[in-house]
Amino acid sequence: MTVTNISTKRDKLLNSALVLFSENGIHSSSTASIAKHAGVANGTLFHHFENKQTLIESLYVSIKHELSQSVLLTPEHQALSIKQQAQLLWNMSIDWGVNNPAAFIFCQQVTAENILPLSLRLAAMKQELSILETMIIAGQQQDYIAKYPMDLMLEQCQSQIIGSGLFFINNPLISSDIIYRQSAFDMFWRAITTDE
Amino acid sequence: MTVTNISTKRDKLLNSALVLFSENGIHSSSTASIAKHAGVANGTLFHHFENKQTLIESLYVSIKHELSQSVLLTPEHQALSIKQQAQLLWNMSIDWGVNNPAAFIFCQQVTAENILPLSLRLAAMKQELSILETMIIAGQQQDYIAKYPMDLMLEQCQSQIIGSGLFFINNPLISSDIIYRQSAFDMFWRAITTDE
DNA sequence: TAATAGACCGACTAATCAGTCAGTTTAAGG
DNA sequence: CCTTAAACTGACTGATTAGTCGGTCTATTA
Repeated sequence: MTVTNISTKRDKLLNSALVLFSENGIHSSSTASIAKHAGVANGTLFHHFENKQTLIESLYVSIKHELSQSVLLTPEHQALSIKQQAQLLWNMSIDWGVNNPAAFIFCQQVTAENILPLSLRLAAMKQELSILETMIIAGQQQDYIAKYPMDLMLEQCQSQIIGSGLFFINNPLISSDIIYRQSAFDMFWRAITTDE
Repeated sequence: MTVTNISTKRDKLLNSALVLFSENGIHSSSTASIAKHAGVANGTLFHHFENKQTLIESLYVSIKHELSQSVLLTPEHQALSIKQQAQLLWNMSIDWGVNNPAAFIFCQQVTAENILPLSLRLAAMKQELSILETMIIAGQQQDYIAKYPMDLMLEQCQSQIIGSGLFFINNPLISSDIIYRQSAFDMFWRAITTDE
């Protein structure tokens, strides 16, 4: 799905790994089954990736990279209010989850199964949350956003996004329902704002 | 840790499974390593549990049972306000997570890795959320609690509890900090209540 | 065209796993 | 003390796994 790369066998392997991982779990998906699903010989997998662990890490990095390009505020958004920015970010995040359910689920698995070096996960998380953090700080300065401990707020924001993302993924018929969409954001927004 | 059972080899196996699962992941923990950790012969595991899957399911059921006995409102709590009831439930949930981090993490893994028959997970979830649901309905009738779609609200509540639980588990020094504790509940409460 | 390097192949292996089973120990009732 | 059933043991097995390797194919460059 990346734009710059033509579909090489390496890409096919990454894609097949994502499909099988998200469907059957990471440990239950053998390298052989991934290669077969990609229509590629067994050894080719280990030509492109040193081992299974490296494959998993590469997949994780590429997903987080893709995510960071889909969920971001451009300079022209600076003019918007904090709330509008927040809603924009929220919708982009949910949309990404709905459009990339396998990637979303894979990231969940990686976290729960504790397969990646903590440093890798933390780095990805930090980058992901940095937009949110600057937004929260800005909102706090304007007395828009409540002044709870920052680390707790970031954690809460993230779990709300993940929770809503999984909800819409598991209820695809609802995923474009405006009432549900707006309700989810409202709950998120109320959680972190003051009564103003 | 159960009160009623004396520590049989079966209990030791369940306990060892929980420890190893939460530390190394479910699929990465071999039945042999579980038996060894429990100080028991390999075959004994399969005397008490038909297979690994059954062991996982038994562990899950016993944890959910224990949880349901730790997090519940007694009749004497009926006199309290909705908010007080909510705070009580919230604190009991977080406390349980902080006191049973391995169990908390195991439940996360089970969900992410999709190892249990959906029916089992749904039944446990339904039971867990039923207290919450009646509380929300009661609060909505008193115009305390916002009238978002119920399924979405339950999902949000759950992910907030899980998020906070994991946060306090991962930051044990903070887990008894009153400011953090109160902030976490406030965010949860603000998310689902009206401006009154 | 010849040479070269990297992509690719798939049969193979060593290790690990869940699960078996024939036999031993333990505990309780007669 | 004898009988019996259940708890327990640990060496074993067949299946599966990640990873290897000798060799083939292909595309580019000289």
